[in-house]
Amino acid sequence: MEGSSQMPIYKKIIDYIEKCIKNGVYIRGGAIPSEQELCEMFQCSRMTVRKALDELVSTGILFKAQGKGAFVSTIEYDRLYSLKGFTQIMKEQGYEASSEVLSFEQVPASDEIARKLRIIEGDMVYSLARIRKASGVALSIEQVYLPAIELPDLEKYEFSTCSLYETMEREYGLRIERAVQTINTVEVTGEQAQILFQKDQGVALRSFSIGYDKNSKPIEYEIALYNGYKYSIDVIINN
Amino acid sequence: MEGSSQMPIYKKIIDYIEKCIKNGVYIRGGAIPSEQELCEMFQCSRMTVRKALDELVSTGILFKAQGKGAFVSTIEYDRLYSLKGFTQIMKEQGYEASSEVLSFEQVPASDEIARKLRIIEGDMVYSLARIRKASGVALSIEQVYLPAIELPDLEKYEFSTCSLYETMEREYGLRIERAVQTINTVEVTGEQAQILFQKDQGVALRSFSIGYDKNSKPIEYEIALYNGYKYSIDVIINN
DNA sequence: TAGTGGTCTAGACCACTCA
DNA sequence: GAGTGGTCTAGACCACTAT
Repeated sequence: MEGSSQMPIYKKIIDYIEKCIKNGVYIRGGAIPSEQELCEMFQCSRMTVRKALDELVSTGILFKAQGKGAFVSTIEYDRLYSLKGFTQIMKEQGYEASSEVLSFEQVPASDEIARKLRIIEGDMVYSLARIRKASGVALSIEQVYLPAIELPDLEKYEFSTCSLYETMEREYGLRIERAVQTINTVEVTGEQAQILFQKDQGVALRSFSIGYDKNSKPIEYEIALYNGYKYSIDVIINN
Repeated sequence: MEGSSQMPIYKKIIDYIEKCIKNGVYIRGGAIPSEQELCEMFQCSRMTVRKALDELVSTGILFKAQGKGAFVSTIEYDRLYSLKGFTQIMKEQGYEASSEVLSFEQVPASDEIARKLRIIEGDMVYSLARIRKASGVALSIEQVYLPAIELPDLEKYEFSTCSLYETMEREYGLRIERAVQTINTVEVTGEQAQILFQKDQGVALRSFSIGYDKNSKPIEYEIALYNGYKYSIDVIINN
């Protein structure tokens, strides 16, 4: 699996420390081995150990105190990864995630979509609309736009059962590294209100989100409406 | 000001690059100088340059492509800093931020507050309730709890005019490095509905947020109600 | 082939914390 | 004073991208 020997040493150290935290070998608020000890454990130089620790500090998993050592952050570990997607979040909370696909088609990008995805108006985008459910209860209506050129033949996948994020990563090597999200409220009526609230109207939580890959290229523009009484948006903010 | 010569070289490099981006010397999507060139510019070793670039990459300001170079992220620069506080956000958008203090007192921590701030139930906390306004229009009601032991004599400040975040940083050296936030919707009635919506009832955007300092210690617990028609919560999510 | 970033070494000196 | 992390050097070899 992971531990292949061509993996850089610093990544092995990161993996090792994360595993120790998950296993409870290193406990929340407790110290991890000193840099010197990690050098000996992994038979490497101090700079290599420090590269690993720097990365764990920047993701919020560890914090350091000069003269004292490095410690496991006391923020709940699971929350440190925010970009999980609906499917994974629901799975972790013990619900069965499912989706009902309302539409899935290629359309030319409108002016708004083209601006968000930084493509030319009229370029083709995949438009995927889904109802997201947890254990059968509708929690959100999600409209996603994806640049067709980045995801050729996407129509062969069936997103009522597949996770969109998993498919993008596995089949296209596209991973959302960073997203910019705006959240507010909006009155909904008609079909949307029926789906979310089983009423003629209601107030939904609305999220606009642009997802970027590692080269800071936009690869996803999403507009989602949530039943904000049944669902919360969790985010972690770094300075 | 900043450029004092005891500042570490890598921080000078970070400052320099950020300034060049702000000034438009390095443009969005464009390359910055190569590592070798930066070594010569700052008369330092490559590892020092790389430490600076690593930090800029991890905050999303730069991205790299092996064999090609390092480039300025195309995400809007201003959005890369999320933890700004109400005062600063409003200032940037050209509104005049003001606050009306509803109450400001020391109280013993309830069970819930104690758990969030990781203190003992009954320990004293400052409780600050404010109405946040932009150009005179009420946008939110904010209730903040702060551990009294970390902020002695906080009552001498006047938070209808002072920024809480600025005061915490300037007077106590406390800076929120990371926050965990949960957002949903809630029905509000009575006084709260009057303040936010000038009606007897409405649906507000509700945010629970815990702010942590660099040692991952909770230093702020905030419950805020927003008029989600007039105000949006902006966040940036990293993976 | 030349230039770029990716990984790594084996030291050095400093500042801080704790006993 | 012993142990910790913070900063830094002057090299090395590799993988990738361009031309």
